[in-house]
Amino acid sequence: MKKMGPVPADPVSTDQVTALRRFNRYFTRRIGALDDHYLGQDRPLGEARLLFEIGGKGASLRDLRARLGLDAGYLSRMVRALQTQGLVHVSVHPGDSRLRVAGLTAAGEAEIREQNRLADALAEGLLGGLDARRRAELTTALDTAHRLLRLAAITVETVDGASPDARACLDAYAADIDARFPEGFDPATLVRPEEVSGEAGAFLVAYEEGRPVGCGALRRLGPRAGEIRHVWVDPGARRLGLGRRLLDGLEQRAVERRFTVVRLDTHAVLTEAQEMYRACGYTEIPRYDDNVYAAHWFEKRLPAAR
Amino acid sequence: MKKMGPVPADPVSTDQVTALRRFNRYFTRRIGALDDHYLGQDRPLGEARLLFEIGGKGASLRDLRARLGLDAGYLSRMVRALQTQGLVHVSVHPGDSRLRVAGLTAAGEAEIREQNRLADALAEGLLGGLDARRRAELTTALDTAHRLLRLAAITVETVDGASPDARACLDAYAADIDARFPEGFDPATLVRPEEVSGEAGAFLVAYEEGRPVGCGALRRLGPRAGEIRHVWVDPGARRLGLGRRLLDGLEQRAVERRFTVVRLDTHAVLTEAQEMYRACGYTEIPRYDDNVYAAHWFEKRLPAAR
DNA sequence: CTTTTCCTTTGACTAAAGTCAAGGAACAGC
DNA sequence: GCTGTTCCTTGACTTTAGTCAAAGGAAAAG
Repeated sequence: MKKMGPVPADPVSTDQVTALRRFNRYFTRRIGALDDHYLGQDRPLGEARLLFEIGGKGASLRDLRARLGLDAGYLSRMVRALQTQGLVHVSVHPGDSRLRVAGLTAAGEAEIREQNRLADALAEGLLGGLDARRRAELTTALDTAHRLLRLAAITVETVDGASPDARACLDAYAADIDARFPEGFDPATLVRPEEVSGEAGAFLVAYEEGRPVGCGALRRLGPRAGEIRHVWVDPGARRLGLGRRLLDGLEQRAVERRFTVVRLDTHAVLTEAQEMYRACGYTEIPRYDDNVYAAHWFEKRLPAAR
Repeated sequence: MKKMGPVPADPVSTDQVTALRRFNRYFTRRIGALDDHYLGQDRPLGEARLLFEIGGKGASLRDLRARLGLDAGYLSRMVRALQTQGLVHVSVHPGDSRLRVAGLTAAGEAEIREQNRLADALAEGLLGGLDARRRAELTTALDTAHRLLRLAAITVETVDGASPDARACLDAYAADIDARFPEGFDPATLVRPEEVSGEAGAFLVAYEEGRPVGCGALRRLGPRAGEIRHVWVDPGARRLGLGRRLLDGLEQRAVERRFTVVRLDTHAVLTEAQEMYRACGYTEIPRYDDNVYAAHWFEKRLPAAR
């Protein structure tokens, strides 16, 4: 086999940087500004944002502080202001009486509805300037941009298999497939943390704005063989190409461990996953394990470590 | 000929509104915020924006006030602040000594350069999260969105042919084609205002954010025939589909005047224009006028007024 | 049953952003 | 040359946004 050349350089072209900045400038000035100014109405922006963030479901002050990045004192006062305006009500958290939960009153909900109506009208007016074909084109372009910007912001990191983020992902994964497998899923068959740490394997978590939204595990099957397991992507982060990123990351970790091959299995119902594996260079092989949930087995030969 | 049905309704779907709002929310939060916060550095945002707006070419305080929408007093003080920091210099306008013109000092320019460097680095970091293929896809999507958002914001209005905006467009048009025609162009052959007003004809100007960026004239050729002339789009607003919008608008005005046909001519070098006319349903006809600049003549039959 | 940590409130600030009105200099139209 | 308008500056505010530290009640850790 021919030795591969160095990985081709992948520099960001200045044209692309310019395009992003140009768009950014235009968009924030024309659209963002509109939104904020018109929507704020006669309410200070901070309050409007807070009201919006509390939203229909309500939220604890602690969450609001984290989400909006506000100072505790500042938030406390703003909530009080909204409260005296009759827009929110505040109560003690049932489980932990240190926390306070804010929720919208009827008046607060009416205000949110009105804000939404205004924003919709604004967006509609903007879109109304285009004919149906162009409008569809714009919508597609915005969706594509949204998807790719999100993907660009997601980072994949190696974490300890016992870390809370890893466990959270595995729990979500287990719940997810328990719902999808006709026979359910027994969480006891998940990898153990020691299987995916150090030289034995690896555990990857994908983070979007600090929140774990995907994971994947690599464990040793033999001296030169690894197994990829539990590749999972949060429903809210699907169709971004994240599964592929996780798979790539796991293969890279496998190469680092001098594995020459990685295998994996999938359940019969996970057809999209099977398609992804095929598209990523995996070929179907005979059963190699006794996983009761598996119906298809794949493997991929890996290049040697550089 | 079969009578045409009513123009199909062209409502904006809620999905499209949602997509725009979703993108807007995501983008302003993730990208816009980044930009502003990081770029402001240790300088208040107002000052940073002002510095940027003054830019390389400098600007009068009056312009700055209009562009940034600031109070006169507020601006005056901010400029003074930048001046004492050695970032801008202020001088009296040569033509009108009521006006003051602000320009960047060397230090001011250095700061702008640094801001640009930071913004570029930020954009580059963001794009770096994607592979080359996806990056190209994102760039295309952003360009498309930018183009369509601009187009959506452009309004086409009927104005008096003698108005300053109309004259400005015609002057720009004349200068434009004077440069493109090998034999030059004599502005005396432009339409006269009385030819394009009232029942005789119409003059349309396209506005982008208040600035005229395109025009088109319709004048009467005979009892049932009109002529379209001077369809022009500012170089900065080309490739948006604006020419077509102007043409549509002029045809609509022609229908309102019960013209059954519109004609137009074009110069040999204006090949894109010829293509547009063909694409819009115009067919080439023999010479119908004695315009010395014309090499191709077109016409289009119009539907009856509703 | 302490000690520590967490969550919120309150008081006391500051900086930024913006508003309003008075007034002076310069210009434009008559 | 007079009058009204435009452009800028200045003084005197207000609101918004945010910071910091002290303190108290509640939960978690030891």
